[in-house]
Amino acid sequence: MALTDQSLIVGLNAVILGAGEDCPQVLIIPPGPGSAAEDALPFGPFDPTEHRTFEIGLRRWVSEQARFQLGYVEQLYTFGDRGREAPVAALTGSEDARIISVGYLALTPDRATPPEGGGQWRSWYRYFPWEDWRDGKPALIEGDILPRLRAWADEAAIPGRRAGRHDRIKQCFGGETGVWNEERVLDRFELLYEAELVAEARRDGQAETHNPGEPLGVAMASDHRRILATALSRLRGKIKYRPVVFELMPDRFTLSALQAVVEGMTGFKLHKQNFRRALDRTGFVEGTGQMESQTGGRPAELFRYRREVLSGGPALGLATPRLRET
Amino acid sequence: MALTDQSLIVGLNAVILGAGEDCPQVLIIPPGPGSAAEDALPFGPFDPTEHRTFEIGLRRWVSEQARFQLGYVEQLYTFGDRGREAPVAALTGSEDARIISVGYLALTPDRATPPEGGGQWRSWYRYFPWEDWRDGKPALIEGDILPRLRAWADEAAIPGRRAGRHDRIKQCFGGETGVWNEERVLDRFELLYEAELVAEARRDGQAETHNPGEPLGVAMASDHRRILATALSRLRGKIKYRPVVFELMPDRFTLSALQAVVEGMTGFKLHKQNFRRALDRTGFVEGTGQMESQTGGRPAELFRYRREVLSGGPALGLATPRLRET
DNA sequence: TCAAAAGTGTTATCCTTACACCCATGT
DNA sequence: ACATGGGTGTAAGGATAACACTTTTGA
Repeated sequence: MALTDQSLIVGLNAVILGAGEDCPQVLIIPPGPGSAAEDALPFGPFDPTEHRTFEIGLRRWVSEQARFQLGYVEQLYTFGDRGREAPVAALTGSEDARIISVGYLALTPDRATPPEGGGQWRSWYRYFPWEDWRDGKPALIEGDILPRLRAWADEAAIPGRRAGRHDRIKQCFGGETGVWNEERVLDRFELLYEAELVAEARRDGQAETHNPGEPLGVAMASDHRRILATALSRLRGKIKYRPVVFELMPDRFTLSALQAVVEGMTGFKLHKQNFRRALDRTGFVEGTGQMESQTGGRPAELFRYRREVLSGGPALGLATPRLRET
Repeated sequence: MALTDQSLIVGLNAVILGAGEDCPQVLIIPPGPGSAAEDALPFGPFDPTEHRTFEIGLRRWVSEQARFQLGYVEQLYTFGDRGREAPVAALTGSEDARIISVGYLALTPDRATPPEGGGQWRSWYRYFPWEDWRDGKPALIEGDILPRLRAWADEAAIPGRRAGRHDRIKQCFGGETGVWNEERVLDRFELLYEAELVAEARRDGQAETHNPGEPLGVAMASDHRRILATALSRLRGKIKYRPVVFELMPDRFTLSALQAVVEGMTGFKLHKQNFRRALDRTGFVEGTGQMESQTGGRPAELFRYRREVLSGGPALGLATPRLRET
């Protein structure tokens, strides 16, 4: 079994996230001159002669391009489907090679830094408006998404397939009775893609143009929105069993600010007191005597993350006590 | 920014797991003629011209080589560190290219199938004997691993580095007082690798030969043991929030058999009744009237997995109520 | 009749959820 | 004084952990 060179190119994609004032933010690079003006994730080639590991390569070009230091970094997923070439070719200038990209998730507390090199922070709900339930269930789910998805499901010729589609819709978006699982960001995006409710599907697709109407959310270049969806799914899951939020927080922060960031990530409001009780059972956080007075009300104590307590036991991560929908 | 071809080769590694009688089993391929007689994971090239996705490619060559159908499959991690070439070259015949491998985890209920093509089932604790706490804490942890790790930690020149190493040891193996987190399989393996307590470290290393004494566990080819450790970590975590165990079970099974498989995976004994109570709260499982009488004692009812109940809500996965160490 | 494994009842304790209320500051 | 957000007490209900005990088979 000889391995022959298949003209494979490996690229690295970075989903760089920061905590914005109100919404979590993702770093977007400026649209290139030749490509369509779609938002794109930072993307760089992996140069195997120069870099010993993916992560080293990633840190290098991110710091060069965006003049930006990454903190926490983890590998997300490796995307290798055919069908990526055309859109990626537009970004890179290559035409004929198969491109594989290794997606990375990076978290940074640098919310203020105006990223140099032309990058921009954008709310992640710009791309996934249906994921933000902080003010209750978004109206577009019942008003727009579900009707269109159901119509798509009914289109299926075989009854079994039809039922299967309806099932998936319920699993992803939870019918009237169903529950919402905030971690299924990727499943939902892929369902919307299949049903051609997002612009990327029409762009990539065989121009069958089912399902007319406004495409949902803002599209991204290539399959970047899928990569972003993978990142959100991962992060929403991980927050519950690893203390990752703190990678997004500045040195000192108020508990309300922390809660707001967690709410931004999970997409729903939390119960204040239960969140705090659970938080201090973990021992992750410690009050400094200092106060923050720019709160608009009573000054809040500033807390800091006790990095040293990664005591390896179980029950790491934060509770996310959901606040009942009113 | 032109992407040039860097002579990259992408391979696929499969960690194929089944539930053995007593221990979880991993599928190992027979040592090739030219290579050292080390255990190796199934490995195949990814042919981009032929296969549209990694997963399709993987299923294809696994079914060809091992005459074996995969069921559940998920991507694990992509390994691209330099230093992989030499050992992998021995497996493949290539000498000079940088090899990247995408690891996949696959689960199968086919415990009986004697894999054709020469593959063999091996207990995973063969490679990680310190991970099996089902009969209490393995003696080799206190007797062998910890003393040697501590000696390694004390070797460090800088005091800060020394303290750091001791911290990591505690995090991974939990000192006298510490707790054991069964999910940290990979962290523990990497620590042992750094301390040169596993054979791979000496094989790959710059021959500085610290830390004499028996290497721990059975070594594998290339970095396959690291890939396997990644798989165990993932699986031990995932079982708690997704119903993955059932992918390892036959159609009908007794609750004790199910419990035994979960115990094999997590590496510790469970509390019988609490396990069952939690299990039937989930509704994953349903009694068929049938009885299994080859139990050695009172016959047990056979249950089946209700695949249909993937209701998408939270609280999927199984509770793993630890049985107190006696 | 006894060993071995299946299967059940019950309790104390802890965590989760949900309620409502008080405190300190700026305007 | 009052709006705004910070910060707390407490009680009901459910999940967990730990007891020990009964039942049904094969040898």
